[in-house]
Amino acid sequence: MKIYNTLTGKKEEFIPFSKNEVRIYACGVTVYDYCHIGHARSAIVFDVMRKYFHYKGFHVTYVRNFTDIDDKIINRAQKEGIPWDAVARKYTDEYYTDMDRLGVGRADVEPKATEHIGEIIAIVQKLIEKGFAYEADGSVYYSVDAFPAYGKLSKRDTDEMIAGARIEVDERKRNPLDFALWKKSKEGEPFWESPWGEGRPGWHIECTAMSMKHLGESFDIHGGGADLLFPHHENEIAQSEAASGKPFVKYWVHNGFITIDKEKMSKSLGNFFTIREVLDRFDPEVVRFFLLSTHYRSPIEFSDLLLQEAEASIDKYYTTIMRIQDFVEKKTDGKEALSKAGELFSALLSSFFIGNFQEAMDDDFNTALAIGHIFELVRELNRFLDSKPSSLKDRQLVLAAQERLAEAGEILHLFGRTPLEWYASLMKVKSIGLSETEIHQKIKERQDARLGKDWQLADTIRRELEEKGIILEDKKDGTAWKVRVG
RNA sequence: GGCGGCGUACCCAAGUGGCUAAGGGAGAGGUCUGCAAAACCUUUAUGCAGCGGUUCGAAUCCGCUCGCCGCCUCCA
Repeated sequence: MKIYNTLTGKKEEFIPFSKNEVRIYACGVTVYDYCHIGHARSAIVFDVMRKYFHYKGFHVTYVRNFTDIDDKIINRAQKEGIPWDAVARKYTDEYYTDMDRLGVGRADVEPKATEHIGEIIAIVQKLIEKGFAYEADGSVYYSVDAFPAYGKLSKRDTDEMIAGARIEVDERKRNPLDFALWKKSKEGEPFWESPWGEGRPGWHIECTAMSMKHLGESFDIHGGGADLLFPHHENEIAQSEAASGKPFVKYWVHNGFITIDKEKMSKSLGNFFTIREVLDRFDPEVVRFFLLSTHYRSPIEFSDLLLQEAEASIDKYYTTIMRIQDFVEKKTDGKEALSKAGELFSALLSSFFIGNFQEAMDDDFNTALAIGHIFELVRELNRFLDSKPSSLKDRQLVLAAQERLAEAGEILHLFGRTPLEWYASLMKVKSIGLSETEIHQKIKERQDARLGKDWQLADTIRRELEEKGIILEDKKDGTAWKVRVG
């Protein structure tokens, strides 16, 4: 497998610290508000990575944290007039609600900053002892000058950064780039006792403390959004390697942003959509598919049009699954041999999964290409079904193809439902003003008209349904319905 | 200003040295159908922002130019 490593700027062969085992830490969220679609991207990308490692036979330990104490949480609490920890609890719950809907699995360990205060204090002390940190007026700062490699991840030169001005002036810092490991608490703020008085942890130190505790001093993969690269991950390296004297992380992995009108989606610009807002209008699988249909490092432009295209793609998939179901219900002609078309398709199928899907995923988790291969197989499968296969072997072949598709879908956590479930969900999302019973009633009426060759009435009924978002498909042995997409 | 990235058809998007430049959406024509829908077939980039260069050979490497974006402050 190859993974792009931000640290080296290259795609590298993945070689874990210990064989067949991969330890991953992904930066989660600060729980002070609802998650937006950018959080969803990050969560889904790492969810797929961990699933794929698992599929490849690795023993995976996946850690994803919650930052549950921070300035933004305190501010939010003041604004809402509730305790800070109630804010953290509330938005942690909401995080799970959103992520569950998107099919993002739980991490193996989901540590919280406030549950690791003891570990954090111990590391800060160690950093002071080793001369990498200093106390000033009840706070503790990391001394960037003490760590010569500072800037190696974000490829920055400390002198240039200082010249770059936009750094807040703080008299207590020895170097403007120094950052807080421990912050003295102000009146009325939450605090924990420490050797330096009452205070709370700085932002970066929690990830050092929690990753070390749950994954060890050195581990394989550390990930997060590209905006965490600096200063967060740079600071984590400085803290962790200074404290342990060992390399911190082997592969740094960063996902790209979601943009709106080409601009990064962000809270401060106000150009963001929360996950729940999007899920009011689109099925969760559509969102997941959309986010995986571009490579994880590239930016994704977010728009309704693109979401609709994703919806159409998924619909194409489930339409094919319906065809398979229809086909399997039919009796075979009892013949053993594979048809001519079956032989061709069989050859394609045997090379599909190993040859294509895995190859795509092995290459830096190229889900976009992997999905492309899925649709190649879908087309070939449809073509085979068009050839009217009928033997026992043909039928087995179709079922084998369906299994392959399901296996690929499982890794991406897509295509896991039945067509009926898909359409039921679409009916909700699109607020179709008809029940299934009503639809069946209309189909029955139309069927009667068709038997009497009353094409006008039949077409009127079909048009009525279509206006309400239901499309009909006449087949030899009945009429199927589906929800119009796009 | 420093660092990094991007620019592939009407739209989205893979491909980063060598077969006919994946896949999805949209459009056009066709097969099928009572008509549709779905599916399939054909079709829409002799060319991958532009200009030079390296090479037997480049969308893919190098240089320059243009355009867009990100990070350098909290941020997935």
